[in-house]
Amino acid sequence: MANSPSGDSMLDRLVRILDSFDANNQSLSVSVLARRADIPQASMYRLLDSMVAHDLLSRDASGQVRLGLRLWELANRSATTQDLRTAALPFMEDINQLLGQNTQLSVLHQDEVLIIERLSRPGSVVNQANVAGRMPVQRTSMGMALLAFSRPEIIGDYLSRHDAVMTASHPDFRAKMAEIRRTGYASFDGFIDPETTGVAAPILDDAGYQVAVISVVLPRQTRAVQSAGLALRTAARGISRALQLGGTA
Amino acid sequence: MANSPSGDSMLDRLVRILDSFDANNQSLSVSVLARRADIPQASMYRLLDSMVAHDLLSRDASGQVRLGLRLWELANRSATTQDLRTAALPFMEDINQLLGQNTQLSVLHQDEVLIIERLSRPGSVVNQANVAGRMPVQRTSMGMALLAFSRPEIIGDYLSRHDAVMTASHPDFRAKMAEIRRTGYASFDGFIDPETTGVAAPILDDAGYQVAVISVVLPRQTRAVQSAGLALRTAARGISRALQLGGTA
DNA sequence: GCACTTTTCTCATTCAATGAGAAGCGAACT
DNA sequence: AGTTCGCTTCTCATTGAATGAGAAAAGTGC
Repeated sequence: MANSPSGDSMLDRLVRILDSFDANNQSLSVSVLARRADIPQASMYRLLDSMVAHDLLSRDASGQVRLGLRLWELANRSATTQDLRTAALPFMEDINQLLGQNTQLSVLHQDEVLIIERLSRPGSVVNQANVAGRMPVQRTSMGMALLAFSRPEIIGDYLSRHDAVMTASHPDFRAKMAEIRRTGYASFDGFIDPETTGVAAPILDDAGYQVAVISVVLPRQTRAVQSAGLALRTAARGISRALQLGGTA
Repeated sequence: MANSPSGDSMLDRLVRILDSFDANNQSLSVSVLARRADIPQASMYRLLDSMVAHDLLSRDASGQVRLGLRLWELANRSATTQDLRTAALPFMEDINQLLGQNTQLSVLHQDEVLIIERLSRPGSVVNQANVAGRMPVQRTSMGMALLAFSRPEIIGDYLSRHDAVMTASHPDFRAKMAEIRRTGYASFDGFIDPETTGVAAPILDDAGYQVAVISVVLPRQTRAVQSAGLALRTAARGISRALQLGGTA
């Protein structure tokens, strides 16, 4: 970066700025944003002005900064996630209605679970998934299902980076993977919340590997889990077909 | 831009690259992208590499470029649209089920209708709205409802830029605006498709101005329009309440 | 092998972008 | 009114991230 000791590129800075916002920090003051993004104040104001001019960020009357609608538009207009969401939404609605619980659609992204869509349900159990939020692979049923139905190279790569944490959570990791593949879904108790059980089934491509998972979080009950697993697998097949991937779970 | 005759900033270029993708061009070759974004080939490759490194773009084995998941994540994680979607989704589902037609959630953005969400319905009438797509204000019921319930300054600003096209579509513009405000919804025949009727009702803030509209596209029938209008207004009130805006349509 | 496209690299050049610090502004307090 | 503080804008000398033409390398199809 010209005349800057930091060596940042413009792109580095831009990403850091966008990364400064999250579900708990939807709007930020300029000084907080500068601090979070590690950008000197004077530079921050300048960069902010040009980002606002492009509507990548917006600023309200009180000076608070938020993401701009144009950014949202550009990022969603041709997003791969859009095709996935469009195909999955009707099935998710079915699950949402039939099981009466929050329903998620997730993918494996940069070694974490990325929530693509979430249908909420009044009265359902507590669920900490947020759209565009991340959760750990080894501590969610979604994550374990995503991993179990991934290509061997992907599993290998993931483990090369996360073997210790995975083994700490799952000393019987290999057996667990095999069981998930056998039953066709993943189900774990008390991961995120001790009173809940997550159930997740993979949406498969025509080679039998996952492209996403559909999941619910249930009150902790043994009997409902198997029927939820079956319903999720059924929905997953429908989604797969709608995506024209020819997957068979 | 250093050593470039174009005078572009990095940000200009970045936005042009993202703007090169749309619903009909979800993936592009590098040379097509360079052409659409008006960036010299050598620069395009370099910029692409750094955008891929940040996962703002991704590249498949055949060299095709798409938007990256990280971009989607950053843009959606704290988006204002997310709150709106979350509040509106249950009501949209109700409308979707009860009226049996595609349902949209839209906002007024840069003098156009921006579709925030769309629930589809098998067997429903043709509908050209895409999520994160744009449609013209003067040729959609959504647009007319958005305008009718906007603050006077916004209406004035819009007209200062679009008076001719609005008058061409609606010689009786003022009367139309008054009628939409009186009935509480907008309904127009044959705008996008001669065989359909759009019906749109505003989601209002506590000052009585729109923050979004919820709409459906119906087969062309006079009787269904009034009941659809009422259902949409009912849904809109629920959404407004869920957003805690205290709106009363 | 040849022709064409795609991709990577070189290199002299450059200007968009930098940040410290000053100046301006507004709000809150005494 | 004066002072303090935080926010915002401006100045200015500086600079290195970024440039693109064109060459070279690599890949693809006939």
